[in-house]
Amino acid sequence: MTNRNNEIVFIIDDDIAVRRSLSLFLTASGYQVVPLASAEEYLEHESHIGAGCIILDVNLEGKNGLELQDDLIAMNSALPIIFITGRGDIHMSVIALKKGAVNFLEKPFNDDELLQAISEGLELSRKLTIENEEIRNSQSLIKTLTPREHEVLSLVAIGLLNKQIGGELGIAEHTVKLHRHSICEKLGVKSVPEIIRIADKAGVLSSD
Amino acid sequence: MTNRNNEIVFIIDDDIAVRRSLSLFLTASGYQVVPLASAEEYLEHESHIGAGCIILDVNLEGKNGLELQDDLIAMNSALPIIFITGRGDIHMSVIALKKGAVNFLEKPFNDDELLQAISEGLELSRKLTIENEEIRNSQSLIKTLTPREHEVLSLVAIGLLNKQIGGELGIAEHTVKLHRHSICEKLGVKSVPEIIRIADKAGVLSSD
DNA sequence: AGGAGTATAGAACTAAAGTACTATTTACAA
DNA sequence: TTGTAAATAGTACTTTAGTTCTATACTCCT
Repeated sequence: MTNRNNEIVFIIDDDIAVRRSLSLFLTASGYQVVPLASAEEYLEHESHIGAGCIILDVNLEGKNGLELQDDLIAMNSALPIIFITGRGDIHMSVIALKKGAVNFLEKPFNDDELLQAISEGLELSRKLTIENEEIRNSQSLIKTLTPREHEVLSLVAIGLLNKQIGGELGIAEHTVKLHRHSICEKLGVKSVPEIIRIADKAGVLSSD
Repeated sequence: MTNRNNEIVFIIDDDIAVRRSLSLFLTASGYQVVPLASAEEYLEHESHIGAGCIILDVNLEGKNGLELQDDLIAMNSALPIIFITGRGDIHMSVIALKKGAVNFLEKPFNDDELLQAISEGLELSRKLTIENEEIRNSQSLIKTLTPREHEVLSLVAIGLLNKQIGGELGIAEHTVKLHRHSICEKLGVKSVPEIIRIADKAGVLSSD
């Protein structure tokens, strides 16, 4: 119940009866619902920013549910998936779950199961949304650094002294200080711990 | 293939024929195998340190596979579980997978499926083992700090200056320096970034 | 009662980080 | 060609961090 505004529950099922009943039920339960008939329709619609989740039928005409899941993973979607299916098997559910699906419900499922899954999906989505935004913020800050500043940052992040950084890069300690100054200004911070956290979140040390 | 020594594949199934055939097959495949007939037997046996994984029958006499999984989660086991079952359903597999099982295989499964699952389980186990050890190391270092040192550490970790830390705690800046000195000695580090990483890994800021 | 560990602090010092000012070279774009 | 951004560096200074020495007070354990 933290931040329900802007949160959307997508329903993707080619059976209009299912779409209709789920829409009614979930709307009545207080969710903002978008019913769609196919994976393709969702991919066209795709523009949702913010938290949400997808109730996805496995056996869709055209691109099926598991294929859509692959697409969403490839495009780094932050919307958790709740699979629903009339004809599913264990193997299918395992694949879906291993790829991060929140649940895999067999029709007919009861209302509580679905609500529980949605609640879990939205909770996860909120977490992912926040986390992704923090990472993107850190990365965009890091991107404003010049190549040299980025090098200095890497060495600061592993705990080297200005003198040692200068030695590593073959420049004067004083120049290192200037770079550090720019780094702090661009990142909007004043202390080493803050620098470290931004660098770590952006993956400065791991992506080198 | 990185570090196979010490890695054990536990097989827990009350059907001796299954235990025997899996043991033979997996031993021949180069794994170190420990076959067991029940969850209880495993819990008694339990003493394995290092990487490994568990091939676990769902329908065991006594404590069943899913219950053992709960126990292992509660005791923070680092051994991933590959479920095998003769009579399973989707609901079961979803529960197992959501709790972190590596796979959920229906008998009869083919050899490749099993080998693939084991390989994945061991890979995960190695990662968990390393990660857990790093966290435990950091935490044990943090535990050697006195309460006051811990307070100082928390404030250092958020980037406060010694002067500010002194103000927060109502002590002289000089005393803060002494605490910082002890902290660095006890943690075995010399730079702020190293302090930060140990503190973050041990969860100093989040567990306060 | 004595000793170890913790927490405190002043004084004096060194080292490191940060700031301010000036200044040069290179490169790329308007 | 002129201007801007990046990278460099020297000098001089302030602030912060770290070290050393000494010292007091408290608690807990032997």
